[in-house]
Order: sequence, then C-alpha cells, then structure tokens
Amino acid sequence: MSLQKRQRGRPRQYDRETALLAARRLFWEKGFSASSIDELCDVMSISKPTLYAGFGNKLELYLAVLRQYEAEGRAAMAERLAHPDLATALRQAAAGAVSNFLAGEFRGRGCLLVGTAVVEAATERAVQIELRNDMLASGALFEARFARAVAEGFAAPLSPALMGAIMRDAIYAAALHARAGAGREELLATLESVIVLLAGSTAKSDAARSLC
Amino acid sequence: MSLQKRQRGRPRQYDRETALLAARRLFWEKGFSASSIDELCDVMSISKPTLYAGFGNKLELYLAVLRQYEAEGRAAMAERLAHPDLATALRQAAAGAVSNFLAGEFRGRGCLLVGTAVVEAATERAVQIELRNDMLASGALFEARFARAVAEGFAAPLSPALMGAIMRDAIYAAALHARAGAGREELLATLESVIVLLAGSTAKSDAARSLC
DNA sequence: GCTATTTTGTACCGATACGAATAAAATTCA
DNA sequence: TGAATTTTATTCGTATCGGTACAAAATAGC
Repeated sequence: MSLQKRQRGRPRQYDRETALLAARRLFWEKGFSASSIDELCDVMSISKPTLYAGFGNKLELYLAVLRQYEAEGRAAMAERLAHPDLATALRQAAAGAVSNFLAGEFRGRGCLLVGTAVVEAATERAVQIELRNDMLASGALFEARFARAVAEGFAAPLSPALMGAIMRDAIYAAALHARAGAGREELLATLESVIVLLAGSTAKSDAARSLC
Repeated sequence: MSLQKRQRGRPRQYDRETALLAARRLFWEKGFSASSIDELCDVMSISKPTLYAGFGNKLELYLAVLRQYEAEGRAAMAERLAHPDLATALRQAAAGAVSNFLAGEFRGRGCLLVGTAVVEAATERAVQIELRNDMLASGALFEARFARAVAEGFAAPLSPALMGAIMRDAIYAAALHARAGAGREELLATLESVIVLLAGSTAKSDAARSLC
C-alpha cells in the first residue's frame, strides 16, 4: 500500500513523520492546550491550511503524534524485554524508559502520554481511550515477559498479570517523577527495588558488572 | 492571627476556602491551561477584578488550589496510616486514595496533581517544585510508617525509604489509571499486590473480614 | 455625617485563539 | 499544451484569551 504510484497533483513538500516528530516536541513540552496552532505550524515548518489539510485539526494531529510515539516506544520496549534473563530484561526496559524520560532539551520531560495526555483525558474521550489502551498494552508486554519466565521455571511471587501491572506502574510513576524534576539515580533506584522484589535477583546489570 | 478584628473597608462577600474549592473542581476537570478566567469566575461566583484582587493571577490561584488540596490530602493520608497494623494502615491509605480518585462528577478524575500539575510542570517552575515537594512529602509519609513498623519488629525486605517510595509510586500510578478510566477493582487489585509484597501479609482488611 | 479604606461589578484593552475562504503554484494525465 | 488535481501561502473573521481602568458600594474610624 505504501508503494502506490505518485499522486496526481502537486507533491507535498513536507515529510509526514518528520512533521509529527516536530509537533511531538512542542506538545511534549507545553501539552495539548497550551500548544497553539500557529506555534505548531512554526515548528513543523508548514502553513496553517497545510496543517489542517494534512492532519484534520489540532486534536487529530495530537492523536497522530501520540500514536506515532506509542508505536516507537512499544517497539523499543519489546526489544529490551527480549533478553533471556528476566531481571536483566526488566533492567534494560527500565533503563531505556528512564533515558527516554530524561533526554531532550528541557528539564523534566518525562513521558509524552503521562506528561500531556493525562490532562486531556478527562475532557477528550478519544485521548482517554488512547491513554487507557497504552497502559493496557504496556502491562500486557510486561505480563508476557513474566509469563515467559514462569514457563521457564521462574518461581513467581504473584501472577504474571499482577507482576506486569506492578512493573509497568513503577515505570509510569518514574515518568511522573521525571516530569517533576527528579534525577536519573533516584528514578533508577526505585525501579531497581521493584525489580528485586519481582524478579528476586540482586545481580547487577552487565554494565554495572563490567565496572567491577 | 485569624482572630484579628474586622478589616476597615467593605467586607468581602465570598469565602476564600469555598472559592478555592470551586476553582479546584474546574481545574481538576480541565487542567490549568484549558480553564479560562471567565469560567473560573463563573464557578467561583466572583467577578474578574475580585479574582485578581484576591488571588493575584491565574497561576497564583492555581498554586493556591494545589496547596489547599495537598494539605487536605496529606492530613487524611496521615490519619489513615496511623493504624497500628502496617498492612491495614497501607490498605486504608490505598483505599482512601482510590476513593478520592474515583469520586466526583466526571469520569476519570484521578488526582489533581497527577492529572493537571504534571503538564504545567515542564513550563512553570513553581508548579514543578510544588509537584516535586508533594511527591517527596508523600514518600516521607510512607517511609515514616515503614520505619515505625521496623522499629516495632517488622522484618522489612528493603529500607523504609525505598519501601515508602514504592508504595507512594503505586498510588500515583493508580491516579494515572483512574484518569485513564480504570475501575475501582482494578486499582485496588494492583495496590493490594504491592501491599502484599511490601508488608508481607495476606490478611484481609477489617471490612473484608467482617463479610465472612 | 465625613473621610479613609477595601471590595465590588461594568466595561474595555490589545493579543491571540482556532479555523476557513480564496487563489496561486506545482504536478500528472490526455 | 491544456485540463484536472492536489498542495501551497496569504489573508481574513469571529471568538475568546488574560488582565486592567474606573467608579459605585459598603464598611470602620473620627
């Protein structure tokens, strides 16, 4: 479907994914309501009618940004969770999330969904559903990893679903802390404790071990 | 200080705490940016110059609302945590928080701070500090409760500080889920698992026990 | 009653909000 | 080359934004 031949009229001069990335940066910092259409056009380097023609309206643009972000994040998370050792997989997932929360140009970035979608969820049903599905999907990702560990002989203290929920929630809470200005060590310390409680191992990650 | 004699000019016709409560409801649902001054004046039943004279500007009003909310919430939380049994204390705290998140007129209320302050934290330093201090204070509250348990002979799996952070984070995550539309049972199930992991007891709460 | 002081509501300010109308520019097809 | 089609930028319009000037209203002290 992406290989359809060139459209008939004037070719568009912007790249959709790149434009969404630019919009993401603005939404991430200011949130949905405080990001104006004019500002979005600026950072996306397109004019207002171009934005409306290409993305519908402000809310639809925001939803497109969220979906692009979720797809990227979920793919990265699944990759990190694939490590054969449970504790290491969880540590990689936690470290990746934390790096994402702390990267970027402004202090206290956090997670795009936790940082911005949460507010609009109360008034915009579509955003609430998007947020809800993201949390359920994240939980399912961790649940699957715990289920795999159980199948491989891991003596779990709880059901995979509950352990997955706890691990996911710890990471979402870390996103909150990041937005509130917390530092990397603090975020990682709490997450490490949760991993120890859930995976029962105190072994250090590969990176930490190589330092000894 | 609150007993100072009647001021000299025209007495104000609104009650400050009541007005803040009304503003809280609007901010809670729409967030800071999407709540307009006109709408705030409506729900607070005061005129615009009255609002500015009494509360400074929109941001200061919002901060006043946050502080009133935090004070109430912290007092209630401390009271629930005072129960002599650790697990029961944690269950009461969790149940109280969940009830707060799910009460109110609109679906997906959650926590005022988690639901609205998180967005503004990235651009408004004062809000970020307020949010950060709230999270630290909440963590300290739980830490103190765990420390008390340890002093009373509880065999803790982690330091009180870490256990307090984990418990607090689980509740903050529950606030996120509530805003995303999750139901009471789901919120309580995850929190109960965390309590079991931390307090090590599977005893049911008084209310649940009385049902048997 | 008169003055000083504080709160009140009406009206208003410039700036900016989201979105649309319109027509020029750039391409494909015939 | 000309018709059809799509994207582009300029301009505009109505509504609302946060915030303020101003004067009337309501109290306490003298």
